[in-house]
Amino acid sequence: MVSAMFDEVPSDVSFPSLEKRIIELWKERDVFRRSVDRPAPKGDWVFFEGPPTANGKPGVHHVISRAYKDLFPRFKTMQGYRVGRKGGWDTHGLPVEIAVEKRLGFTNKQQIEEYGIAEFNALCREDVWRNIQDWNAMTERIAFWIDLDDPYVTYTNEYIESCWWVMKSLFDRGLLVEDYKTTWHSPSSNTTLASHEVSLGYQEDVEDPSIYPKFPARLAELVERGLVAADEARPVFFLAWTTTPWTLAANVALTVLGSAEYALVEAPARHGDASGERHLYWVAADLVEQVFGEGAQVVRRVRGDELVGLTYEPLLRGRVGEGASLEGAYRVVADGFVTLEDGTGIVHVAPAYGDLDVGRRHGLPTLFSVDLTGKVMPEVRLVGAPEGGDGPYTGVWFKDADDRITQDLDAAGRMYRSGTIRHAYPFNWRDDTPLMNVAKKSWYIRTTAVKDLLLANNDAIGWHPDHVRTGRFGKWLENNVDWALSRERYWGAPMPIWQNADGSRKLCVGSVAELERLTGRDLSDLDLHRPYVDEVTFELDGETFTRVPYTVDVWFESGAMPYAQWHYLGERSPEHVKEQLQRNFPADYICEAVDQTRGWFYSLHALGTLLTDPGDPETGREPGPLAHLFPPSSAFRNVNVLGHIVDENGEKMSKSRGNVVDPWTVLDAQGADALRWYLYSVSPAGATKRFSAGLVEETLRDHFMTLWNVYGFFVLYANLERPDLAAAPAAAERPLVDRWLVSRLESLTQEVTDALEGFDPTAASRALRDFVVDELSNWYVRRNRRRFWRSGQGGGLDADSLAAYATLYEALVRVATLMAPMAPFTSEELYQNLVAARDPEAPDSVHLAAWPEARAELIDAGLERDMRALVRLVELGRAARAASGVKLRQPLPEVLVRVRDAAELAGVRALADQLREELNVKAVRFLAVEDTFVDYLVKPNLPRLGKRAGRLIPQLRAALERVDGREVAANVAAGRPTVLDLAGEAFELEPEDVLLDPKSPEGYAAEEERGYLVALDTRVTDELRREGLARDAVRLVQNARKNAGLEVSDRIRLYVQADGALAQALAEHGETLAREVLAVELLNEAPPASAHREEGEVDGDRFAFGLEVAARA
RNA sequence: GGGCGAUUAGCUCAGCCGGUUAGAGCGCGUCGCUGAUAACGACGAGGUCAGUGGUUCGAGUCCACUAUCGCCCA
Repeated sequence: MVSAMFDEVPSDVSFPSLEKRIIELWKERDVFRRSVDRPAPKGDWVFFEGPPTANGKPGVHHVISRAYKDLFPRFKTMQGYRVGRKGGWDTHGLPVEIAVEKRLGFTNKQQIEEYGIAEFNALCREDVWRNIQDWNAMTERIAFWIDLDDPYVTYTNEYIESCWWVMKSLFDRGLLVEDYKTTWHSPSSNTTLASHEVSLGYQEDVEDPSIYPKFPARLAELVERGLVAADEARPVFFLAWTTTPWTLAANVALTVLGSAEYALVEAPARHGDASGERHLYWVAADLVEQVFGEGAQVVRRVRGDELVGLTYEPLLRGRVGEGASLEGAYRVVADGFVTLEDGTGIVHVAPAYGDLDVGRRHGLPTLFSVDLTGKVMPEVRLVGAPEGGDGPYTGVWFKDADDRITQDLDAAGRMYRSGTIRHAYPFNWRDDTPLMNVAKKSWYIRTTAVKDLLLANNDAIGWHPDHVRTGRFGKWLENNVDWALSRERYWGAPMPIWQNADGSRKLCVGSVAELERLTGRDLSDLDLHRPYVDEVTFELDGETFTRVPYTVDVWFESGAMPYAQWHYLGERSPEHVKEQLQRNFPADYICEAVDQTRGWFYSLHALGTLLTDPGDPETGREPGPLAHLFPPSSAFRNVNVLGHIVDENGEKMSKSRGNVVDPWTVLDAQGADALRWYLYSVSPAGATKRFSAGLVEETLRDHFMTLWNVYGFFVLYANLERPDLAAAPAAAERPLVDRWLVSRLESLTQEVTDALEGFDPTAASRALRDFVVDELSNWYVRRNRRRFWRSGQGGGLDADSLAAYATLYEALVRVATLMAPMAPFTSEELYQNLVAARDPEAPDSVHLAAWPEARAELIDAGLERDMRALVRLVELGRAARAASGVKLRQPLPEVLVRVRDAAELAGVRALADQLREELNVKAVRFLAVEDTFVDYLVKPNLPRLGKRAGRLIPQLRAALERVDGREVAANVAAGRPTVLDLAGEAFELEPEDVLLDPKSPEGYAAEEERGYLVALDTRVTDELRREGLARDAVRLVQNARKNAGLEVSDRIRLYVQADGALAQALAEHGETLAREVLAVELLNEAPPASAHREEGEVDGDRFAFGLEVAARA
């Protein structure tokens, strides 16, 4: 026996073990490296790896981004691009520090400093690799091809040095500056908290003071402006509202809403005290009742604008900031941030504690009342209290000061009312102490200076989904504020800024070499982290320069990866580094989850924009250091923004909930391809995904097993028949049904290519699935399986069979190739067996194969449309068949078919054999449109008529219900208009204006839908009945073959004994029976004892038979 | 509190420029078919298209508001 054409395909495949075999194959053949190193006719296609941190365990949410990150580089590689895939690891940052702090039991920064920054950072350096083995194993197992042998690592000196270069380039252009910044500060640990730490610590229903302090206005000013009468004797106050009495000593202004109406109100000196003295108050008119209750008397109303510039007496003294004065303090300003929802419409402003921007906008000085450890400063005391010595609140915890200040103001007659309020307020998530909103010195990147450029570059990015461009990301850019860069932390890239003792001179260092020049020291062994870098000082002009104590925002580090991954240091970089950057900027593709919008997406975008900034002569802004190399650009051209993965109940996966899905449970059971495919196809990239292992299993069975079975079917019969595929007719010469599949294959190729070009794996994978399951397996193979089984006649296969083999072979190879970027394992398995093992010229991996181009000349849209119509008719026919109660094995004389138009009629007529066989009928009769055999329901073609008929539609519908369907059908067939009477007016209907739904004719088993009709003639003649009986016999013998354990190719000797009509049927159809069951001999006698024997009944007649193997192939 | 996105069958999802009877797969029930298939086919049960209001001859689709969920920002 000659060797088989293909390796046998086991039906009980285990995908996980198949995948492990393929991983070994790739390793042996070094496929990944070769796919990157081979010549790339289309040039570079650039992918950036967004670096993960390896200190946590990888979860299924990491699998999805890596599945996407793997897909497009593979796709583009097949298309002929070179796609370098440098890996990367994010190693710095607060999550790492927190993990180490937890391990050491630390709750504040002092403990770290006491422990030693060097020792602490050493632990951080180790901690970031804690789960690196898991990451590497997962990465390999899901076939994420990325170079992990030479990744960029953000903690290396080289990487940090490149970050320095970026910062210096910004500093030199005046875009890296120091300024105050409002931060959430934890006084208990004397630290600024990161925003996500703040959100961790928000508590609902916190009870805080709610007080209404009275700021005395100056009567003379009011009189001068005509706001109160000249003879007014009652004192006038601005009534403010606050929940933080401790900030009152830092008050420098009161703010009104210029456009709102304010009222001067006469009310008691103290809320609820009707008997006492009455005072005058300014408050927003809308809030009068809310503040004073019933009975307040409005004396006059003015616009907020009219109060601007008035001054008042402060209530408490605070500390004046360094080098500042009180000039410009204690006046009324107008600002848009004021709301009239609560309070008094007059907002007390303390720039040092949350109102920094307001203070800036109005040129207000800054006062302080509480230090960074939460203690009240000694300067704080009531206005008018005795001077000298420390104030009465000195050293008091700021929250404890609230009550005392409130009481003292009350006693001083400066309080209208006081109470408490419940609201949300942030606390330190570690020790539950309250946070303070404090202005601190901080370094900023002045991104607002290039805001227009940020927006313009954003417009050029291909966002997927698209709405992120104008939505989440676009809105973020429109509201852009300067990027606060500095952090008071330890494990991060240090800011390379050195300053003299009083901070009047600052220097930004752009490289180690530069620092060596400044210090005159050899720093080649210096670890650029704290604390070592902090110890580097130098003298300049007789002054000592020391480094500022900050590290940088880790987003800056990851945003700098396009440059830092190559250790780029500007023009003085070595040539090969410059070339790397030149070839690898900007990225053609990146992919991360949606939470990166303000994270990595922004930092990449902002730095790319700043560095390629062409400059602005008008403002004197100099060009960025890369402007001479690249046009203005973001650092990336296309991005998939992924939705988050939630658990089966729609809840966020988190360690604390214990609902994190371990990817290995799925990888070990269903395999990586099924998991990847599920992630691509379950919902569009941007949608939130509910993860369900059950659905991965469904993906496996539905798509992969079906494909596997088609593949197995092909290999099984090809090995038996050994078709000479090269001798098959050209595609255009094959039978219609083959040309249909070829056409579909080419359309599919176009569809998948378009979807992937549009970064839409969901559409691509769904199109492939539908093709494989619906068209290839459940239509083409099922309809054509007999064409694969022709032997027994000796000699080679006829052209028809060869055409079928070639068509199915091409389909399998094409599907495997198209699936390769998405299901790299299964496609490789098919490719190895179907192509690589047979053809020594072919690439030895599907991932080295060329991406197929759709051959447009083989696409026959008309044929595809006709086949769709035919399938629709088959479905209707099957329904009619089931409704008729006549089983499918029983042939019926005729089916009547009515389609929608002449073109469809011609097309479907050519495919009528398929219909005849599927429905097991002897003849197909097509009804013409004008055929009077059926009556029609007439419906309006609304997309056409809607515009013309408008509000006449309801009448039109009613008229059409009454009309004679046959008559309209006759008009339509003749191309004549039909005239309707609509409330006395004639309305003319063109043939295209109506839709004809055929009604079921009497006496037929019929199904009709949207213009299609299939009606079965169910009269069974004796002759047909005998044919049906013979088919029953065939089925029983086939079952017996299976029961006897025969091979599909075994020839048998068949002994049959039957009674009645069955006997006659077997006599008539003996040849058919023998052919169908591969009987070389059919004997009407009792089987020998050695034969496999069975006995049954067919429609009441006895059927006994036996079979034995006559020949085995 | 603000922004962005989502909400269609028990589950996962389609549904175009507004148009005729809102679909698919899985699951469930009944029946059928089967020498490629771990399948396949037909039928059935299952829908207030989140809710309210509006525009329109006509709204799952467009507009406004509300609710719930997710993410981001406060």
